Amino acid sequence: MEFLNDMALFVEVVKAKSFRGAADIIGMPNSTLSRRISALEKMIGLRLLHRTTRKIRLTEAGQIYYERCKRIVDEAKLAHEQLGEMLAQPSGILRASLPVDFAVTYMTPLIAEFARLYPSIVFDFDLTSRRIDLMSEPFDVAIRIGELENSQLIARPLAVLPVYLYASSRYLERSGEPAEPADLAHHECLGLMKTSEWTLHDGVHTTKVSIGSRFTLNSVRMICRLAALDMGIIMMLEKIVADDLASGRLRRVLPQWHGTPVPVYAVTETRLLPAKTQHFIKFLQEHLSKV
Amino acid sequence: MEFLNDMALFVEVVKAKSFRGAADIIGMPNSTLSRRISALEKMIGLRLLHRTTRKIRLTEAGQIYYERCKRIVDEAKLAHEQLGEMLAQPSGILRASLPVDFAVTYMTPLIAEFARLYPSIVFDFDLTSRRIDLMSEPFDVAIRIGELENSQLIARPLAVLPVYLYASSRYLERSGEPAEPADLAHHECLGLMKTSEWTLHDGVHTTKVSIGSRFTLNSVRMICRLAALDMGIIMMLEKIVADDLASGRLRRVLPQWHGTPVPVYAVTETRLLPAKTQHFIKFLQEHLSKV
DNA sequence: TATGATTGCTCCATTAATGGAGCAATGAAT
DNA sequence: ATTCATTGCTCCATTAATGGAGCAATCATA
Repeated sequence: MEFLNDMALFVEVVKAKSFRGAADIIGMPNSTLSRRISALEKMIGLRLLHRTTRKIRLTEAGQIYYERCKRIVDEAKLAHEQLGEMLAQPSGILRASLPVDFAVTYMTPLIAEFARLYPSIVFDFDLTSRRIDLMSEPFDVAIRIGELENSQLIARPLAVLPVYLYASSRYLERSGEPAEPADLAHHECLGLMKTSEWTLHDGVHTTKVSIGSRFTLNSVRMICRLAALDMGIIMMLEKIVADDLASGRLRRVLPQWHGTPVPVYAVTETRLLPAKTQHFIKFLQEHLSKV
Repeated sequence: MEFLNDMALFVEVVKAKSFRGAADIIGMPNSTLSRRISALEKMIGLRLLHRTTRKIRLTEAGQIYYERCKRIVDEAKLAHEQLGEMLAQPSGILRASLPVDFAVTYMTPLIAEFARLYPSIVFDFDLTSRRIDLMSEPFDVAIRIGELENSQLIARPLAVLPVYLYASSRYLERSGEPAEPADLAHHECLGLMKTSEWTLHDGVHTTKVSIGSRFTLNSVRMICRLAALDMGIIMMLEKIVADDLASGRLRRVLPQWHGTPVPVYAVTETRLLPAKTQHFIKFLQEHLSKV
């Protein structure tokens, strides 16, 4: 059951009506070709080609075999062309895992635009706050915010987005407006999960502040709501708090300082990606960096 | 264009839903299988299987590819089964080159019987006195009388037939009856082509006699006719002269002596023979030795 | 929760396939 | 008739594929 390749070689030889000719076409030394065809004949137990030193002619068996082989090889080529189209023509279902709040705010308009560009792609998004296991779950791609843990996964950077500090006016009135990063140590700093310190930059200096909070939670949206309800200071991506900022529910704290810009990655389980995934990632790379 | 085999492996893996399982079925170490599938994916540029350490699942591309591959591999198997039938089920055209006089006398009844046994075989016989070049002419088999020259051809012995000396009574009356082999030197000895000596045996002794003749010719039939017309002594296969013997046109000379038995061979260009040829040679082997 | 069996993958000594050069045989052209 | 280019095949040093053992990860079972 290891003769399929030799069938393809046989087809080439018959087409070229010559071993050397076929070898040149395939790009293979004629010695190999000759041996491979002989091996094929030996395995079948029948002579396929009648060879003179100058000519080759199909035997009766060879004639029959050639007809079959040609069909098979052509079909194989077709199958691969079809796969090639999957690489070239984006289509199919794109399954992606997205960080819920980031996706809602930053990605929704991009996804809408992408969907308009590629009408053949159907989408299956899983918006979640957990980092799903790409190895075991059938996602084509996952978007990850922040630095990545080590893994076998392939990560492609999409953008690096700035983060700033925000709080409600009422909170600041009540707890006092921080004048420098160190002041944050005495504030309620609402971080995601169990964040223990924030790193701040002012363009020249970098400083780290230990932070504490009564809340441990994994919802960006809820952190923002808490901040809007005067519960503390948050470090957040710009667009997430755009509405709260516009309505005055939140305003920037330490405006000359900003947090370490957050990298956004597209993570896949393999580099061998269908066109839909490739285009999706490329699109995000091109557009996310501009927002 | 060297991926056909891997397609077959891929089909097995999908069928077995496991690399190790498929490897066992194929009889191949799983390491090889794993590498081959990976190579296939790399060459296509798409992941076909979604692997966990415990399970594999087809990707979208893999699903499509599998459908195609399965058809292709099945067709290939079918093509080989069909060839296998050519090996098992004798049919098709049997092209044979036969020595004309030997064929007429010895082979005709056998051929008739063989044709009855295998109704699917059609025959194309070339009766000739020359030894055709099997390498360049499209014969499945050639029957050769006498020792063979060295060549790349494959020879299978069919029979070893006795030859005796014959002449017409009139010739013997005129030229005298030889009493011992040496007497032949003074007789007209009609050999095929330019035969220069005859070897004779009496069961105990072997002796060689130089012979001469005014005739050089390549027709066994004509030599017999010449002998019947009192032109000399011939050394001939029994059956060829059976009629002449029965009608009294010829009778044995030196009846206690006989020539070196003549081997009969079936010669083919290759050992990879279709069933029709294999059966034909086997049939001749079994029946020619009995005549 | 802990254990054991099983999965697919990786490492590296062994084995098999490869491919360049040379060969005799052939056929076209002189 | 003779030359010369070309054919398919064979030889053997080089290269690539193979396959057994071990690995971490995983799932079923207790």
